[in-house]
Amino acid sequence: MKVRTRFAPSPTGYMHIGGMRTALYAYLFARKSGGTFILRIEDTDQEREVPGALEKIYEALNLAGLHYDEGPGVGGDYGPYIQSERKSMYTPYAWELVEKGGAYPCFCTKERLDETRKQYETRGETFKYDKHCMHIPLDEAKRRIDAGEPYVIRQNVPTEGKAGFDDVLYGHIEVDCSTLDDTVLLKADGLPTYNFANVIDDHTMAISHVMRGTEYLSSAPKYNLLYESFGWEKPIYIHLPVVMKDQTRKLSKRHGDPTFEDLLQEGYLCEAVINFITLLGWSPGNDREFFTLKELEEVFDLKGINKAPAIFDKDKLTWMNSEYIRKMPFDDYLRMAMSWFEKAGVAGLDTRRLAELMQGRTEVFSRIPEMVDFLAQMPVFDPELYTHKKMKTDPAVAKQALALALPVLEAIRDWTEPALHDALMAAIEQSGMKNGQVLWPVRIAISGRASTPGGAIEIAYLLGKDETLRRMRTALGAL
RNA sequence: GACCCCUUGGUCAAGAGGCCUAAGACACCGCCCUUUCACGGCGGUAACAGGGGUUCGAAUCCCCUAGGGGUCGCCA
Repeated sequence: MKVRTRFAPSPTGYMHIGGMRTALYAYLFARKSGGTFILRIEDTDQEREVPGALEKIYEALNLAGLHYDEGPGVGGDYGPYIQSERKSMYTPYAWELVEKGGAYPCFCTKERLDETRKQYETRGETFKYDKHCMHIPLDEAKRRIDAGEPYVIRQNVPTEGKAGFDDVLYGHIEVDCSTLDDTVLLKADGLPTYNFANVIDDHTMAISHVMRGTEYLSSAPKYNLLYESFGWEKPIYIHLPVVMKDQTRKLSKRHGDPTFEDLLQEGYLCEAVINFITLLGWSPGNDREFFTLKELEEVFDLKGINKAPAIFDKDKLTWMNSEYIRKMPFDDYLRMAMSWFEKAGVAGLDTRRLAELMQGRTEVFSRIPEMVDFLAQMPVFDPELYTHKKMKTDPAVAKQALALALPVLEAIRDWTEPALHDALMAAIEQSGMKNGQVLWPVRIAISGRASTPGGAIEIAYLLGKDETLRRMRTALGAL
């Protein structure tokens, strides 16, 4: 069978993590099977149009490297790939279904439905459309439609019997038809609902494997009823578990959780995010954790997908991101870090050296400024920072240490790390103090931070002679 | 509420009846290395939701309970 998968987002203005993962799995499965990956835009809700939303989808997919074989912009034999541009296709199918008995026109107003829905609710019952309009003779219905009366087309679900479908992950799922509602297929505005457009498009686009979130699991039996009414071959279903924020809530932009774009902006590497998201709910079956997209295209297997929802663990993403940063070519790191150096006001220093010191310590790019801003401006700090048990220092020792180091530094002409190192070490050895007893206080005195991207010598080098001495004198004066 | 689905450490997750006195990773803790912090190395804490079956044997199969999730729109 020729594998054809699709990613069918609706343009909301951003790409959420769960959506990206669905896209990823559909893409990987297609690639692994030598099949075709298709992008289809589901924009049949004209009230929810978001300007620029389409571009966001293209951009995210493109950044992630999920290039689609068919879709908006690239074309294909099954276009158009934007549902609003397929508008005229759905109505004939809807009427075909009416002819075949799988659907019927309905004239009930929204108001009447809302009213009855409310009544059901107060009685504590689940609302189900009462098939009121199903009993209208077809020719009468057509007359009313021709007369301009607004109408929708509803699916005609059997009142008894079972409806079911097969899912690759979840197996056979079956429900009583009596629990199913006659949902709207074609809206009064002439556009199809998701339920209908999906079936029509998946069929007319020859989609072989439908991969989507488990939120569609409970409506899948109705889709199959539709396929049966049409007499069409059903696709293979693969429902994917949702991505959660914690045990009880799913990841959602509305609750402040990051979208794919947010993560990139925060300074997460695209490759790291993709790698991480793939492993969120899928396992290669062994220990391996690092994969490029290309590698995933080779090893991806539906069998590794987990049925339970997965919780998005940002700490682990951060760890993975730092691993990716560590492995990236130095020049790439330097280029990316530069804008953050600028933000921190340290672009005037030896940024190449700074980057060397920082690459192994950067977990997320957005955290760079807080790690280096002390280079631009000496922070005020608690003298207690001078105290370090293992280094055997405290403010009193620090005073001695700074007094020792200051003249040594003042005498250095050639302000390089080796020169700083040699001069300082020689002086320390002569004084009989321990390395840490001098170097720790010096580092604190010129950085004001317990943790810095380098030791005293590196920091002094980066600051330059004048600034280092200025900070040393100020610190000594304060003791 | 009804229907459907899910359930291995805090998190991701291996495990498809004996190889499980249950991998690996993140996080956490300790030690080592080190002029700080990190990196790295070594070690540690920590799980088969509960109860019944089936079986010589169950994390793995069945049932029940509990917990969690999803759906119930002219949204997708």
